[in-house]
Amino acid sequence: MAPTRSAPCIVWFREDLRISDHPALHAASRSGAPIVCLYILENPEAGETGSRPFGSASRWWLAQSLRSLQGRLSELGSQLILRSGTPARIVPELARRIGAETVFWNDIAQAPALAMADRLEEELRAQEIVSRRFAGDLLAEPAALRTRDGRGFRVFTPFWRRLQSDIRPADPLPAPEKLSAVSAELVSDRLEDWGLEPTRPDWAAPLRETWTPGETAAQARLDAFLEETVNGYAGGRDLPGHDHTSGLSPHLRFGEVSPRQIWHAARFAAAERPAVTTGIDKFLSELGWREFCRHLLHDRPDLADRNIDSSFDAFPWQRDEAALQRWQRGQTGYPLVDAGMRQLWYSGVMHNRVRMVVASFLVKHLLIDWREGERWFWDTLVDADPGSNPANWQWVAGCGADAAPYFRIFNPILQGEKFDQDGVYVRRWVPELAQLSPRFIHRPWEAPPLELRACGIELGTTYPRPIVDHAKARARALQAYASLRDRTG
DNA sequence: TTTTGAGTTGTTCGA
DNA sequence: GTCGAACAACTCAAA
Repeated sequence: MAPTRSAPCIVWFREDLRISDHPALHAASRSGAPIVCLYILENPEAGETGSRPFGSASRWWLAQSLRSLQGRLSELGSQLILRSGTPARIVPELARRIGAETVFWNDIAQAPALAMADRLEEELRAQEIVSRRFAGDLLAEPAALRTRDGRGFRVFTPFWRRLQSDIRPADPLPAPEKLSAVSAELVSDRLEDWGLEPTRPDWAAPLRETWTPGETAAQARLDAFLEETVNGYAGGRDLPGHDHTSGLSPHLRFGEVSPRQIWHAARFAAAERPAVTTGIDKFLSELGWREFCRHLLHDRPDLADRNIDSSFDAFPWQRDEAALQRWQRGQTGYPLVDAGMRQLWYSGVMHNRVRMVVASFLVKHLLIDWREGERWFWDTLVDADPGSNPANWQWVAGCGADAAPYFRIFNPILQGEKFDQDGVYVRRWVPELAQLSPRFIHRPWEAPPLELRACGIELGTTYPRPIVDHAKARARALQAYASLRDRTG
């Protein structure tokens, strides 16, 4: 089709803050029309939103990512217009003002986001503006991956096997080389005015130290992972004290890299270096889990609120603000748990293995409702994902899809000794215990008084005694879960 | 339709 | 110290 330079178009950016493998941007740029790039911050107070409002850590990331996208777009000769409010109002209004004939965007495969997009499309149609919608936040559309009886999968393994055998994710699209901008001067909000970043106190300093948001950094991280880190992935990914994970999750969360870019890059790496296949497969199955959780969310928009297994509606959760707060602040007296919670608070992320341990601890040792933990993670994780976060919390609690058996109660001491043998991880995040010998690093309350004193530790003062006794808490949890079974027959 | 085999990540206890 | 069994039954997915 010959490029027509007549009417401009709009590309609405959402959770796809990149320019490569961006189907909407790609199509818009091929149309030859001048492009206005738009990002809309939804305002939860303004009523219904298409997606769950970002937590604090995610808001920080979003600001950096938008800044990075602004840079990328201006290199291409374009710019990013920022607006806040309701997309179904803002997009048509802007389209009218600039005389746009087409609006492009990538859909988000979640019920509220799709509903929001449908409404927008309707509004646009009333103005005789064309909507062009694309898929791209998943490897496979939920509708394309159903069981024989047309339901969504509830068990991971068959889901993943099917996806791998039946679905061939499309090849990633190249980034446009140049974008023709609209000549009109357009009003944009100022990113700083959105208040996405903390000021007083500025708790984001450690985040800045830890992370570089944006598409360029995401690509670099993916490349570095596939070239180097993946070698030790299969064995090392479970060791929180060592750097054997990809660190891609927040980049993926904001669409700075797409799942199919990851998929194809990983496949390519495995083909080139067969020795690394095991690590790649393991890594890809993590991408599979993200996919699985998103599909689950697509089918159950209330995933973060309602037990998938409704018999858990009767679970005897305890309300204990003080205990919840000690868990949040990393003051439970269990070193691995505290290390994880402090890593989260400090860096906006937590090693995957430790996430399971702290989640199990909150739900089973403290008997606190998984939703409390889910909300805390949502607020503090830079990679908080609307699918993975609630789905995994439900999985740990035992009320989720393909859930862990009720008797699987992580022992935070054994988990520490098994996966953080020398205590590297604990020492890094719980510095007041740093001097303890490996023998007691995961059970400081058993250390001889002499050693404690030599290490400058006074239990109950410089570091808390255990908030609960493991054996007692375990017995209590088993009892609570048994009560649930008795009740439901 | 009924049957069959399997299901991310663990812990404890007793031989 | 090591090892296998028990910890429940249920639902899912496919043949």
